[in-house]
Amino acid sequence: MHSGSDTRMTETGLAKAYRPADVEGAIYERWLAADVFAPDGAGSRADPAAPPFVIIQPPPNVTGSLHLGHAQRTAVEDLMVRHARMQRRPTLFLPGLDHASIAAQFVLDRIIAREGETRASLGRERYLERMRAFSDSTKPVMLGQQRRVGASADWARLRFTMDDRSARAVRHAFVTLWRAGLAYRTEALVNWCPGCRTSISDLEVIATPTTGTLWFVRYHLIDAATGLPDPAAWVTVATTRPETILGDTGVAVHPADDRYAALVGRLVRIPFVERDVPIVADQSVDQGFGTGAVKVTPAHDATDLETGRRHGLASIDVMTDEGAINDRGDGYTGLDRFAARTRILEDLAARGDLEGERPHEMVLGHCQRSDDVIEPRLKVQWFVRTEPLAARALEATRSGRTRILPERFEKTWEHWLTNIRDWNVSRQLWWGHRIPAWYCLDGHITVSELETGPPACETCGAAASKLRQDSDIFDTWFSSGLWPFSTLGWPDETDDLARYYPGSVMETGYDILFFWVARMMMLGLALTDRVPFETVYLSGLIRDPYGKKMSKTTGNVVDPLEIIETTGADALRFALIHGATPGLDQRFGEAKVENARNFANKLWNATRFVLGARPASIAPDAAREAPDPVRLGLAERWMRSRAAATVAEVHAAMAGFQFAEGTRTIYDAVWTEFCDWGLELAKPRLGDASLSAAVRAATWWTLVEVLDTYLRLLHPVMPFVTEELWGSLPRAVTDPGLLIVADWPATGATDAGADLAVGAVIELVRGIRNARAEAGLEPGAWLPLEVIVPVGLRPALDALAPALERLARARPLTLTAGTPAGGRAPGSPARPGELVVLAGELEGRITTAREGGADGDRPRLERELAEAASLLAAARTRLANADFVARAPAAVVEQARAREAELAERVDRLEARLRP
RNA sequence: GGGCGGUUAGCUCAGCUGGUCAGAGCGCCUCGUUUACACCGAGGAUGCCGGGGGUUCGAAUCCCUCACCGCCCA
Repeated sequence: MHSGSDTRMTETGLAKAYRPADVEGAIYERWLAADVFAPDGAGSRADPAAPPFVIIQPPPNVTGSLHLGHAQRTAVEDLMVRHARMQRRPTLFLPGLDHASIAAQFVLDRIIAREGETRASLGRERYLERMRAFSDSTKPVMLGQQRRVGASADWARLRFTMDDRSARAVRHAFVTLWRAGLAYRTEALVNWCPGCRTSISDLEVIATPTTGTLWFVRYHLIDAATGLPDPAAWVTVATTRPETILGDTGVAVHPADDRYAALVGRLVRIPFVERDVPIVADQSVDQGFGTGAVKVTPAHDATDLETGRRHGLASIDVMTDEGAINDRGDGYTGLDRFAARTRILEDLAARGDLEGERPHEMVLGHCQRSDDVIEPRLKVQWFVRTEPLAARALEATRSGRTRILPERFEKTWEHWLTNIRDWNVSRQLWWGHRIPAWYCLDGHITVSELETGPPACETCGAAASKLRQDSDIFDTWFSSGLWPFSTLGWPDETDDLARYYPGSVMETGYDILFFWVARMMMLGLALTDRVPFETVYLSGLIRDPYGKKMSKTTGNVVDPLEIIETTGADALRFALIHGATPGLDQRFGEAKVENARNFANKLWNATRFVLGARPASIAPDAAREAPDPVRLGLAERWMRSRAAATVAEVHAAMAGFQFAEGTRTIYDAVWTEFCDWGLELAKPRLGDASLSAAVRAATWWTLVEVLDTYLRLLHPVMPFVTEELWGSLPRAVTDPGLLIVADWPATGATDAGADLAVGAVIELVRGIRNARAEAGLEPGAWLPLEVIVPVGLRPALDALAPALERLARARPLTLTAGTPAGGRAPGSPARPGELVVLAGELEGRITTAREGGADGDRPRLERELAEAASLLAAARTRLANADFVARAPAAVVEQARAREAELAERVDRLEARLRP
């Protein structure tokens, strides 16, 4: 790989093979030095009158290094950004990092655990110090990774969700919501994760279908006379969580349930805690569940809380934050919830009150982060009222002010936002924005925007010194929800906010549509009264070659840097973009990157050839010239025509967010058209001394122009190699010094005449190569070729003869008029040893040296005849259908007729040729 | 239980608003060192486009239905 021949510079100044590692770093430095990333940078060529293009980058978590998914996001975002920049729109790509409170604490907890420390042993201040040090150590790593991928972000505007300006935005947002009645503090059941020791939002609870156990427990009825439990009379309740018995404050039955009608109003005694609680009748009870009588634990179950409230039952929390039984659980205090469950079951059995058990299918909530079983617990916490916010978010997408791509996600969006519940934003964590709410001794709430807190209680005027700030922090997604505008200076009316808000595109994974996109939309509308972005573009996830999700525990995570170092950032970007279908996951493997690397190398070598083929009449440092139109040959016209068509297709693809499709279009144009045919057609002209210097110059300038166009088109996908190569091409005086700020190609006209003529020659060459290969002729041998040409194509064939000669290895080459008047008629009998090739309107005759060569050619021609005949039959059947002719569009029928004629002629000629 | 997606060549996948759409990459077979590239070039093979119905002059493409795989929400 690092052999001498690879690194040897040729006269063109380019090495024989592209070595990304040699150029990527330097190119990135040049971009930085030129100050072209920022919309208002010194090197920007943005047109101030053009509409700005803005992507606020989804901030990756500071928890560690970036993975392939991040690389893909960055690649797609950067693609859009570079495209817009080349269109001279003021383009802002604002980078950032997220503090990710729960994820970060999860990671840090494990790190300090190895040192024998815990959150508690360090304490809040020292723990936060550790966290700041930790994030300070990961930040540069992550930013470095983004640069290596080639992100053309405005680093001067880099933001962190925990920086001072974000903190201020968070406080202002919360005060605003509070004043508007959109934030409130209340006691409610929250999802409690004993492992993380915090509440989490509904979204962070993973519902897992589980086979649990339903236990049947006897609660003895209280004898009204004695006030004591009756050993012989009981109600049997069914439960999947026996440990919550300790918190039971009632038993509920359905009002229409005859079995229990007589018992309603009676008391039962809860075992162990020896509490007497009433039997109540409640509509919510499912008579078919268990025995039809259910225990009511308002502090640990959502349904029970409602039931309890309706009947005035007490709520007794029997658990600690760590998930153990607290001091309300007589005799079980200190036991972990699962240990307590076992003990309670044993004890129930011992006292004869465990009636039975059976397997039970149920859905259990697990913590997304720690996988612990979630415990519903009654807590006083802050909530955001989502209903009015969701309504506005829905209106925004319904009216099209923001559109979601792919469109089908709007359905999921609708469903979630219409069934949304209030958002619990309190987290009992340390790393994050502390809730700016203060409480006086009387329990009055004062919410303040001031960093130092309110001067006094808003309600009773209690002095600041008597106020206590809420110890909780906000859910990370609360600060993330402000990201589209907090990054631009909000709540201040900054120039950036005025100019770059709302953003153009929010690119992110479909997996955080609710977590993040919905929150940004809700908060954006509530706080800025505008949608935060025009388009939501949802990417799929990157999976391993076997379709598995990449994760550290599975060990199938790929470090983007590894790929960049071995095959280059461009190859990585190309592979990621080329393989991405919006909203669909993609499997990612080495083969894809290799193909992309090969493509970069192809581009490199094509450029190397072009540079090396510069005619002597053009000085090495000559300024760029447009090819002289009057000296263009068909090959040149064809290349320009194909480039124009490619530009149009890529424009369309970009407009429709079809980045993979656009990338494939360029790939084919460069490799299959420009390299395989364009350069080959140009070679004989460049080296033909009989042509004038002006003609050869026109050919060369054409190559430069077309290559230039393709480099521009490809730049958003493969920024490094295109920048490097573009810099080696002669530059027009109007061009900037760097491709990154050069103009995006404009559409041009295609050239039907050139397309037809060159297309015909290509088809003929292919046919000849095929025939030669099938006949087993030596590939390198020069053989005489006669081409029978219809009058219309004659000038084109005359012009392309040198190329045809070279590509078909034909010598001598003679052109014969395709009419009986001159030369041989098409389809006339072959001479001995002749191979006949039919290609559209052209017919080639290859003279082979061997005896009986014509017979050897028979099987191929017979196969071709059979094929053509069958296609012809199909075409005729179609045209014979009166309905088709009557109802299909005229153009389609016309096309079908032309095809029929073409096939008929081909069949005639093949038959004539085969006739003995 | 509700919703969404996938099912196209051996593998990974394109195919956007129905009419040369049956494609690409990798892999495979046969050749090849013609002055850009072996990270290459030339040629080749392989597909009841998941099954079944329907709409239409015409369906891989639209509708219904079934099957299997996956995701999301309850």
